[in-house]
Amino acid sequence: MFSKATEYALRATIYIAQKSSEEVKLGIEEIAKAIDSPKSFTAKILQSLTRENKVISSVPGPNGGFFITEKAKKLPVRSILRAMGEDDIFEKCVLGLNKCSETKPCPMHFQYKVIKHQLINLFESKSIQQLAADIKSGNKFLKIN
Amino acid sequence: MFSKATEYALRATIYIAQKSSEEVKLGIEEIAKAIDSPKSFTAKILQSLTRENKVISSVPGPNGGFFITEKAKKLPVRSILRAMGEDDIFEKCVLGLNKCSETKPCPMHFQYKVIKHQLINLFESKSIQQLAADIKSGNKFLKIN
DNA sequence: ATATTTAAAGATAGTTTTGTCTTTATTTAT
DNA sequence: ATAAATAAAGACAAAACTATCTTTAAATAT
Repeated sequence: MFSKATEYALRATIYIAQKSSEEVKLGIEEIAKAIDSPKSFTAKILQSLTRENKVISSVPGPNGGFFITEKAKKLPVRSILRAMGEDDIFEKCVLGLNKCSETKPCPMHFQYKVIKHQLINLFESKSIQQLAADIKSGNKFLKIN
Repeated sequence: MFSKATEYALRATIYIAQKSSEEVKLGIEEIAKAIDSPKSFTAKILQSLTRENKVISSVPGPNGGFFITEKAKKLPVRSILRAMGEDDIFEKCVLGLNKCSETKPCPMHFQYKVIKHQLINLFESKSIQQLAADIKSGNKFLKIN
């Protein structure tokens, strides 16, 4: 469904939301290990998430690292997809028509539309914080051995 | 959602189902124009669909081309995805965990599962023939200018 | 101030996906 | 039989995606 980069972005952000705070920041080494992702590649992705979109934050230097603000924790999971430029998955025609529309639909349009809206609703209604809480509770996982 | 190759496979197969028969075969030129896809790339894809899976059929030579049997028209759209090796989309964890399961789930697992089953059901219940009939009826499209 | 720690940035490389072009094989029509 | 038409196969290339490594910049602790 999503690219590797977006999968890592989702897992990393949820992990950061679960473990970090303004006081406790996480290094890229720890994050990559915790979510089982390639370290340098994940670093690149997290850097992009700290840019304009500001889903996560970072500071260099001793005791520095990545963290997420209380405000950002309340953002919907979809905001991660937006920051990764992969939000358009929910807009695209399932048969790849670039002008598929209500008046000129592909043969899957109306049936797929229903499911598409459920997907949008799922990623829009779940917050980063909620998923982080699921991990904290101990019965949901970001990495499985 | 799907790769370009699979999008072309879906559109091409539906077009072939709508226009061809054992008597009337379609050339790759016509098909690529009708679904607005790169000709040679589409040819490769159609060749793969004529292999073991036999979603579509072909014969070379004068008045040759691609066609689909009455039997194959009744296959679910999902069989095209299977033939393209992209059926696993419906199995994969949305966060990319390779061992995500009911007992060790990712934080999106149970909510995503519901939607995943609807997707499977959609592609399993719709037949190639049905989508071809939609195009024939004139209010659904495989290409929009 | 300086050294240390950490993320940021940049260069590079491998792999996959997408796409094109040329040659070959096969079928049919004559 | 031969020629023509068509798909099949193969070689190649461009772009995107995934990944690694090195250097630089920034922040902090001392």
